[in-house]
Amino acid sequence: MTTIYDVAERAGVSPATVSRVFNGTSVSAEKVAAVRKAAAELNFTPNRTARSLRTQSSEVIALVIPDIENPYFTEMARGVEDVASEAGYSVVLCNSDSQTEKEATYLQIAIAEHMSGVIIATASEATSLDAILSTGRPVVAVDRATRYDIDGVVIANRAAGVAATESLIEAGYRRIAYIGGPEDIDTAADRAAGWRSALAAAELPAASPAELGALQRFATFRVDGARAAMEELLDLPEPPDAVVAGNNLIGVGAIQVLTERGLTPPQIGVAVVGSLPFTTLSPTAVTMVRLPARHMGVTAARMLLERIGGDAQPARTVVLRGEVQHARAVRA
Amino acid sequence: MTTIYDVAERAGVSPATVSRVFNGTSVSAEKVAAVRKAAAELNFTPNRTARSLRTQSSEVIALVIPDIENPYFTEMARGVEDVASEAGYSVVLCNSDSQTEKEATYLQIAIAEHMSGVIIATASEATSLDAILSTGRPVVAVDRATRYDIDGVVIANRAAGVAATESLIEAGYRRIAYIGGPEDIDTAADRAAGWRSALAAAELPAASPAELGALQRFATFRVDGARAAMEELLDLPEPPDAVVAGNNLIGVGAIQVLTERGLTPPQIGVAVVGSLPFTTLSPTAVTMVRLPARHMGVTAARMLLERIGGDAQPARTVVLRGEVQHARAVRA
DNA sequence: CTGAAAGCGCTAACAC
DNA sequence: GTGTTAGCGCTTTCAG
Repeated sequence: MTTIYDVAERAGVSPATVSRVFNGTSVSAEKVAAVRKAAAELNFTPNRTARSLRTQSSEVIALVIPDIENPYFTEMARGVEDVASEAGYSVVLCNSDSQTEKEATYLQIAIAEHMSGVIIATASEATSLDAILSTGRPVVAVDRATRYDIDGVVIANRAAGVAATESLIEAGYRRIAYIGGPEDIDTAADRAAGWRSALAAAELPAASPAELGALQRFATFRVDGARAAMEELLDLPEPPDAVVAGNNLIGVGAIQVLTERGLTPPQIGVAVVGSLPFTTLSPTAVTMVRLPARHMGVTAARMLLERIGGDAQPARTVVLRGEVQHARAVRA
Repeated sequence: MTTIYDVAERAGVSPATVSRVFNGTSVSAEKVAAVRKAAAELNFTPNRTARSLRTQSSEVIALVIPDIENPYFTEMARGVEDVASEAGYSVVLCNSDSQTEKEATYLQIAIAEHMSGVIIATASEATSLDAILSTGRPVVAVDRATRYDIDGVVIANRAAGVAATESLIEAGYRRIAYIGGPEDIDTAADRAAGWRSALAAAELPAASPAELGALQRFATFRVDGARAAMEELLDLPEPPDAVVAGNNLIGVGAIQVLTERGLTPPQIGVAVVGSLPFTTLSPTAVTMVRLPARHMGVTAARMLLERIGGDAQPARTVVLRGEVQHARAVRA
C-alpha cells in the first residue's frame, strides 16, 4: 500500500502538500504537477479509512430499505445511487427485511463507520432514529414518514388510493375490495383510507361499515400475503367484482390468483397503487397509479447531500403524487 | 463520540483492556463486567474506522453487480447478505450498470476502504481485477467466469440453453429462435451454444447455419432490447414458432411483445433461461429453467468468508445447474 | 505557499 | 492477565 509519504518523497515535497493536492487547497502549479506525476507512477490511491478517522466523516451514505427484492425499492435505490455517485459518494444498500432489529444494527454501523448520512424507508412506526440523530448526522425519510422532525419524501398515498378506486368506479365496478399492506404502516393505512373515501363519495352500497370490513384485507407488502388475501376475498359468499391492490407486489399476487381462477382482468377489475413490475400482462387491462420511485430516490439524495453540505434550514417534506394510468379495456 | 479511553477511565482499567474485551481475548471476569457496564452506561460503540485503519481490514464486503434492477441479481444479493450478516459482515451493494469504468471505481473504493473482499458479477470480459487482486484481497466471481485464477460460482449455462430448447422441441415446436444477451458476455454465448446444439441434435431444419443466423438475436439483458429483437423475429418472412429467452428480463420483453400481438404462449412456444419475475401469467404456459440465484449468492459468500479467514487452497469453481420447470400446456 | 508535528480511535507488541 | 506505548495514513493547525 503506497502512502502519502511515498508520494511526497518521490515528488520532493512534504506529505502535507500531497494532501493539499488531493483536497484542492492552493498549491503551486509545479508542485501540483510533480505530485500528480509521482502519484500516478506509484499508483497511489488515498486511504479513505485514514481520512475518515481524521475528518470524522466519509463519503458514504447508507440507504436502508425494507425489501431489497421489491423493484419499487431498487428503482428508488437507482435514483439515490445516481445522484450520490455523481457527487462522489458511494451508497451502502442495507436491507432491513422489515425488521426493526436489523434496521437498528445497520443504523449502528452507519454511526460506527462514520457515514455521512442515511436515507431510510423505515420498517415500521417503531423505528428509532434517536441514536443516529443524536450524532448530528442528517437523515432523510423516504416513502414512509417518521415521527421525527427530519426531511422526508413521501407519496400522496391517500390520493393514490382514491385515484385507483375511482378508476374502478368509473369503469362500472361496484363491489370493490382492497388488499393493503400491514395496518401499522402508515402508507398502507393512508391508501386504504383513500379507498374508503372514494367508495363513500360514490355512495356505493359497499361503503357501509359492515361491507367495508368484509372487503378489506391487510396482508404483507409481498406476493404471498396478497395471494392468500385474494383467495379469501373470492371465497366470500358475495365476492367483490374488483380489487384495489395496495402496492406493486400485492397487485402481482392478486392477479396471479385471479388468472389461476380464469378471472383475468377486466373480468374482475384491478387497480394497483404502484406499477406492475416486469408484467407480461396486456398493459391495457389494469389501472396503475404509478409511483415515482426513482424520482423519490433522486430527491431524497439531493436533500441529504444538501444537509451534509451544512444546510440548516427547517425540515422539509416533499410530497410526490402518483400518476394514474387508466385501464383502457372496460368491464366485460 | 465516546472512546475506548472514556470507557477505560470509567471502568478503572487501561484502554488495552477495553479493546481486549471487545475483541474476545482473555480478560478476568470482573474486568469484563466492569468494562461492559461502563460501555453500556456511556453508550459506547467501537469506532470501526479507527479499527480498520489499525488492522488494515474491515468487516465489509463489496458485492458488484451489473444491474441492481434485475431481480436475478437482487435475489443473489439476498443470499450474500444473509450469510454475510450472519458472520458479522455488512455488504456494500455496488451497481456497475454494466459499465467497466463504474466497476473500476467501485473496485478502487473497495481497496481504499479496506474492505475484506469482493464478490463480483463482471460487467464484461474486459473487467480488470488486477488492482484488487494485487492487494491480496480475496475476490469471488459469481454468475460470470473471469480470466483470473479465482474462486467462482457459475451456472451450467450451456446445459440450461439445451434444456430450454429441448423442452420446446418436445412440445412440438420446430422453428425455434433465440434471443440472448450481448455476444461478448460468456453466459450469453454459452446459452446460445446450448440452443444451437439442441437444435442440431434434433436434426431440425432450423439448425442449418443460414437459419441459425436468421433466428438468433443478441440483445441487452434487459426488457427493451428483448422487445426489439422479438419484433424483428416476428416480422421475418418466415417467423419462428417458438423462442428461447436468454435471461429473465428477455423473457419478459419477448412475452410482452407476443401478448401485444395476441400470440400468448403456448400459441408461440416460450422457454426462459431464468425465472419470470413477478409474473402474472399462468405459470403453466412457459418453460423456465430456474436459476438458483440465492443459492449462488450464499455459496459465493461462504467461499469469500473462507478466504478472508485465511483459507489458501487452490481456486475452486462451483457450477450450479438450473432446474427445468416444463410448461404444462402443450402447443395449441 | 509550504513544512513540521500533533493527533483521529484503535490494536498489538512488548514488558511486567 | 494487564498496562504502556507506538503507530495505521491522513488532515490540519501553526509557523515560517
